[in-house]
Amino acid sequence: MLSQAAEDYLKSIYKLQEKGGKVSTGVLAEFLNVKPASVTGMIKKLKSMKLIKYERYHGVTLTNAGKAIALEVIRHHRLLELYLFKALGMPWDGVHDEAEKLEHVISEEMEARMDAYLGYPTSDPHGSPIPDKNGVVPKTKSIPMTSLQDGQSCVVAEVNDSDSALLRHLGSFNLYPGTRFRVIEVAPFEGPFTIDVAGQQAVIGREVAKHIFVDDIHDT
Amino acid sequence: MLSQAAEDYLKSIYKLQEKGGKVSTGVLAEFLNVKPASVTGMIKKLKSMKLIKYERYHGVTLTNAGKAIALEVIRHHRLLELYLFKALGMPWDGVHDEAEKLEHVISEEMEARMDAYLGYPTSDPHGSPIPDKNGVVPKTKSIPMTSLQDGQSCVVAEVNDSDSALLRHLGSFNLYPGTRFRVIEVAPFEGPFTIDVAGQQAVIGREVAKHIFVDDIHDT
DNA sequence: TGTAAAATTTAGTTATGCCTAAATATTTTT
DNA sequence: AAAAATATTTAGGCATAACTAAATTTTACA
Repeated sequence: MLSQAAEDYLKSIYKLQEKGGKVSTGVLAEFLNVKPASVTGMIKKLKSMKLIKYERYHGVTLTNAGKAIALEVIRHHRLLELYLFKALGMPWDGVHDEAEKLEHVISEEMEARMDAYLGYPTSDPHGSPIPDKNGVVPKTKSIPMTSLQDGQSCVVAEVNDSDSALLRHLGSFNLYPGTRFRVIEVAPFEGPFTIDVAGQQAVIGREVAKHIFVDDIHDT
Repeated sequence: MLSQAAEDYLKSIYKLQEKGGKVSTGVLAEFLNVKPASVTGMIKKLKSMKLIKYERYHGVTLTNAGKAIALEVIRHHRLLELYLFKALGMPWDGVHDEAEKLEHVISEEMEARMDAYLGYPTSDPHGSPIPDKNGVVPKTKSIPMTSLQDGQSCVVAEVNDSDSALLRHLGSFNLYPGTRFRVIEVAPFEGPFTIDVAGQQAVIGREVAKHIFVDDIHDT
């Protein structure tokens, strides 16, 4: 069995690989909150297990075996988030931390039972896609909120799940996946977004908007 | 935060303390499937944390602080067993292993939510008492099945949860906590028990009977 | 193109928690 | 009460996974 630390590395490599090409030692170290020297050590171990491809000074890539494990861990995480949210009524800003610990521990049996209970869902409470049991990730086509223009209307597709304070902030505006809103104004010089959510105005700063992804965009 | 290993030691010391006085290095080692020398090391650590009292060659005792942690872990375990059984429909012979891993990982929030979902239960699927959130253990007054006589009727109160093959065996006779049965005959010379469970006869060997505890005994 | 800056790796350390083998203390037996 | 058997501890090792400090490699720019 793989250690929790190793699983976290694979998961992180997968995520970093998704949203931008090369996964360097330094980027991984920052993402995982460890020192670069520690990353070098784990990288060697994962390479010896043929879970990643790696050349000194040139970053890492997952092998198929490594990707399969990464997706399995991500599947656990997102199923757990949704399960804790729906079955136990945990708040959407609390499920991430709990899932982060449980994801390494649950059996395939428990995974399957949660999946069935939830009706084989395809996204978690933050809108992130849940890989199926064969590691197939549902396709999504959302774009960052930061690329919206004045007058555009859209639906929240996905928000970053790891910052609970941010999630509570969004919750205070009722901005959940599935919520439609309209951009009233984008302030110039990288300014904030003024939006209308169900008749209520809200001001969303750039830094917050970066963590929100939207789809189903219409000009009004 | 305490390590999982340390939590397991405290839990084991509590259990061994319950069912018989002195908890020696060797007994603990056997129970935990580690070597006595390893136990000595952990014992020193737990003593330095004031979770146990200890004198070389004279066994260990939990301090109040240590007992509180042991009961917390046991509470997690038994709540989880019942939750997995009731909410996810896991078989009663499968919940122990899953709970064994999850017990060290769940938050107090999750504990509280499972407790509420289950209606503040006092025993798990194997009949073991669930300590309440203040560490108070519901009193039980069951006796070993091995002390029953011919013709006595009783109700299954508790069975050992850690051997899944044994649990499946008992399940095949419908012997669950709450099930009433009557002793038809106790074979002499430490022989097996022939019992009647809801009109069906079953033969239960001594070794199995040792793991079954009963109450509400009537002579018939 | 050479040098400075940045990134990465190597080397050596620490802590946890297990192990075996050997030494020592305690208990039991004769 | 001494010898034998048993239990426990000490000493030394191993694997994991982090760390710091120093050395090395790559990249960037003047």
